[in-house]
Amino acid sequence: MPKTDVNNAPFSYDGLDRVIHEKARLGLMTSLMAHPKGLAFADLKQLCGLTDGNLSRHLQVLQEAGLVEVTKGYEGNRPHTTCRLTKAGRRRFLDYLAVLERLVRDAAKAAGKEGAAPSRLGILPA
Amino acid sequence: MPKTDVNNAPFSYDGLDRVIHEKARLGLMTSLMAHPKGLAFADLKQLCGLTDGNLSRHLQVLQEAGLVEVTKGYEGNRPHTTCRLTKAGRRRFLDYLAVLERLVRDAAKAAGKEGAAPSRLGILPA
DNA sequence: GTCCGAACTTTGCATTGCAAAGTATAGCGG
DNA sequence: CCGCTATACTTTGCAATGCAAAGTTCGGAC
Repeated sequence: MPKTDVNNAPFSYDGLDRVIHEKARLGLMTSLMAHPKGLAFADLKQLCGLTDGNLSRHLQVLQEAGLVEVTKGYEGNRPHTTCRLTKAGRRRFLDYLAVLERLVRDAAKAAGKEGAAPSRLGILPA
Repeated sequence: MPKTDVNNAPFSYDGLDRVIHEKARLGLMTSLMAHPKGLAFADLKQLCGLTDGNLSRHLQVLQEAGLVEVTKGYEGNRPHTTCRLTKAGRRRFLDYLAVLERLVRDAAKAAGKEGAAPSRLGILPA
């Protein structure tokens, strides 16, 4: 059990996995979620607007955490790296998203509470 | 303009403000959003499940970024620190949330795309 | 007057994100 | 054949930062 009881700390959001909760990695996970067949290094770089170095590093982190599977092979004769979400990666990302969604909902509710701009956020529409 | 054109990098999410995008600080911002009248140091500590040291540090960061207003005073004769969101803080948090919401929506859509668990996430219900 | 606890702040360390430089190979111009 | 640029990554170095442990200050309780 977490050191700080969740009942007493409703805003601790300790389900926010450190490995996933990172700007760049969030983009990567989302990209990979949208492309379950896998994506090439260059594609990810483009999609997430990352430099080669950063992408390499973040992929390494995700791989070591077992969230993505990185396959280094050759396309013709040039190196070609492909990445896919692992089963665990997908599951953990969904867990993460559930927490994130709760956060957005909490904040949106709080934002709505006090007059002013009632629905700056499109969430919770219906 | 950002170095990487957003058109070419749909998953860069570069609207995710570094100062806000941090587990602990996210909790703080959400707490403060829910309590526009302000919260005491001890309250925040409890709500977010933070240690004294971490709370102090994060509040300092948020204050220096102009997102929260920290008022150090005395309640009776003991020190008493109160925190409120600034106008800019509220605005920037809402901006942040909008991006976050887009991310959750992107990911949820991607998750739904390929059979399996169709609505693990409660978002996009209707 | 000393012990304890509340309410913070400061310090130190170990992690980590990021960018610049490095490696390797393919393809092309001359 | 010999550079030269481009592609496809990896490695390195540094500066920032989150976190916990220790420090500080002050107010009662005893």
